[in-house]
Amino acid sequence: MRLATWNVNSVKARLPRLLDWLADKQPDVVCLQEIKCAEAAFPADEVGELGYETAAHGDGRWNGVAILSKVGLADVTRGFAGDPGYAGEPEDGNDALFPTPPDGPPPHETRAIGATCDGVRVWSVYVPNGRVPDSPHYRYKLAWLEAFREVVTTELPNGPFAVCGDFNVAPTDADVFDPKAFIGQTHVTPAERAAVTALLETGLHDIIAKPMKGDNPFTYWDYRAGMFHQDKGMRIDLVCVSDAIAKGIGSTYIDREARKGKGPSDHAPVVVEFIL
DNA sequence: ATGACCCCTCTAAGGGGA
Repeated sequence: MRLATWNVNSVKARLPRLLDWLADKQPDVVCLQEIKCAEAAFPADEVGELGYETAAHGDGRWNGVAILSKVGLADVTRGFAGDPGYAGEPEDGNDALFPTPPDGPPPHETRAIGATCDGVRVWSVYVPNGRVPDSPHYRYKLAWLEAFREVVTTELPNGPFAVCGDFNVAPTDADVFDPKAFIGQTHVTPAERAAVTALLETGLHDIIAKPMKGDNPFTYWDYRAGMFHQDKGMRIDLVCVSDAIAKGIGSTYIDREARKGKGPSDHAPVVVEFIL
């Protein structure tokens, strides 16, 4: 199976590039993040012409995830039980960790979708950004990661399993261009890294794909200030797989070519191949 | 050259990304 993950930063804005990339790279299963459209607005017909079935989970404006597959798409799960949701900030008049709106439970953002593709259970996730350490958004990020761990522990015994996506965490200092540049910021704090480690310790392997140029396995480069051509990036898009898949991993790459040129996403696709 | 933010929409004196 050729499995890919890509934060496209709007599937509508990226559609021409996405279609060209799918036709060129021919992945079997693709996890997308930040589709930024409602499920009904996803260009399923366009990717369908290339042989892909689509399962999408989106709310229209922010976030949004999808799975595309050429090898079957069964048992689709949108969201997950235990998702803490995010409902507001202290400035809104409530300083509780996850303030509950007066008219109901916190809304669940569209950040996770699961499906079974040719016997492999696959999740596409877009972990909350966190914005600023110790903010409500940051606490939501940590709670979200902890809650998602339950999905993994529940489903991992059932067979080959992969969780792919934008984790918004750089697991180690080797995953950022300059650790000093990130002091005091999210994505690198001990608590965020511990949350990802805890997720992996359920029995997953973080597959670090091969960079196409240089030694840095970065998957994201800020649009601003020429960060990409200076290779000032981060590795925050992860492919985490169960033992059975890890044993069968073959070629892997981070497609930095897809970050070049006119109108790219700020993230590059990550591609791994494996046999079971 | 990969070349110096870009996505969304309540089209901004905006929100969010990481």
